[in-house]
Amino acid sequence: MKAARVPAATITRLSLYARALERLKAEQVKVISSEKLAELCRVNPAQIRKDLAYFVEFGVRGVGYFVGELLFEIRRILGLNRTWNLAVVGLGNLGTALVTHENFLQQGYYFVAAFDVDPRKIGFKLPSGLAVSPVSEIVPLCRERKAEIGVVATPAGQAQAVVSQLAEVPIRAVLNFAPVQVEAPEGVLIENVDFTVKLDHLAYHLTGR
Amino acid sequence: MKAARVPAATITRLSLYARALERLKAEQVKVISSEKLAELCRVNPAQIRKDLAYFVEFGVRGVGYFVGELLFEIRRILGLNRTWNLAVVGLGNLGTALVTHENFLQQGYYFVAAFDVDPRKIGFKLPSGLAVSPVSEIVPLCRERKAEIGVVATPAGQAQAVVSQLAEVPIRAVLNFAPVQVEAPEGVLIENVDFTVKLDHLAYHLTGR
DNA sequence: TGGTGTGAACAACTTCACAGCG
DNA sequence: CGCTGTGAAGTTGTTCACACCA
Repeated sequence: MKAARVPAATITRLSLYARALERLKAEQVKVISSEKLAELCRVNPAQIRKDLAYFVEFGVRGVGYFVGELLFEIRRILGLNRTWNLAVVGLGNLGTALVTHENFLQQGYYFVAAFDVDPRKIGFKLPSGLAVSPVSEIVPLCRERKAEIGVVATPAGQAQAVVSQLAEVPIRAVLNFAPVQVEAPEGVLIENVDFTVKLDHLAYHLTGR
Repeated sequence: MKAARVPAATITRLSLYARALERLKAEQVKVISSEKLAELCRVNPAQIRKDLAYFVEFGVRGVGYFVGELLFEIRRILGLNRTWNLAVVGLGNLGTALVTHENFLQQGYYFVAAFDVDPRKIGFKLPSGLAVSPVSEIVPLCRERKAEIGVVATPAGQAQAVVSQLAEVPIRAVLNFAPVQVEAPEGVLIENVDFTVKLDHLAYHLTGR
């Protein structure tokens, strides 16, 4: 195959495959079949082959995929063969935890700016050494530091305004932790991380009859 | 309609509807049409009517839905007309932020137990007054305090073992923040909150041509 | 032989379009 | 008349099944 429109779900799974392949690589596994990888990622083997077929075509029939090669290729597809600059807005418990969260760094995501409305937090040095700036500085500072992805960890009421600010930078990708459906400005992709919704789902599961 | 199997996506949206309705109720709005609600939640109006039709049937033709009544009903469906006891495992930056996160409380989710492997953290009093216990205490303490939902915020390597422990309690619902696809023990529903995956999606978006 | 690549069948979910009711 | 409730159509994504190749 090749090209065609790629389902969002495929991209999500690609990310899971990459993660599994990293583990396999660390374990010195050289080759893996779609069946084995499917088991690790808890998906259907045909699904993996379909997903990969959108982009690559170097599985070896009768053998499988070369772990290193496949990992490299998936990371290239996702754009993980470089680093990305993040700007976080909102340094409450969650925002602060995110900046400090080492997984981001490991994966090549760097926080280059941090913003809050609370005057008492301005100037505060985060563990990484990054200082908190006022939200009024979002546009100039994000431009100066070349922030590419926004991370919104404000209360729900402020999220929309913050996203609009970020869009002005312009920042074209936002990870939103605020519990609202924010309107995405033209050309901006918003991914919501909404654990209240997930908790509700669990409550429903426990309640459901 | 009534009954039939309800799509998972419907439950997710129900949660969004509830959130929007809460805002509307606070604003004294009494009645809302599927079209208006759809706008707030950024979904299709027919979708809302379909979703609701799985459960209720009291929209008023030519008028819409009564906000208070609909909110009450959705909350009942999701199981939010009561409180839920949570147990968190892993009190790194993220786990600690979650326990302290006020949104949970507002929505009726209470942390009743907290666990970590790090001996230096055991006995530490969280801001809520909750003390950290060793993971070896998961089963007895969760039973004693009637924990119903597990929140896993450990490193990836420990998540599977923790989920198995929780399943033994038995806890039948888990919110997993660890970046792994954990195998769900029989009867346990796992919801993953995976922001690395979402970030990768954003990176892909920014890269894609 | 064994596992990929893929058309075709299938399943799930979404949107349309309109009858019917308040 | 306007908006709900819903069958039917449409769309999207998943799984099967097997030809094909190392």
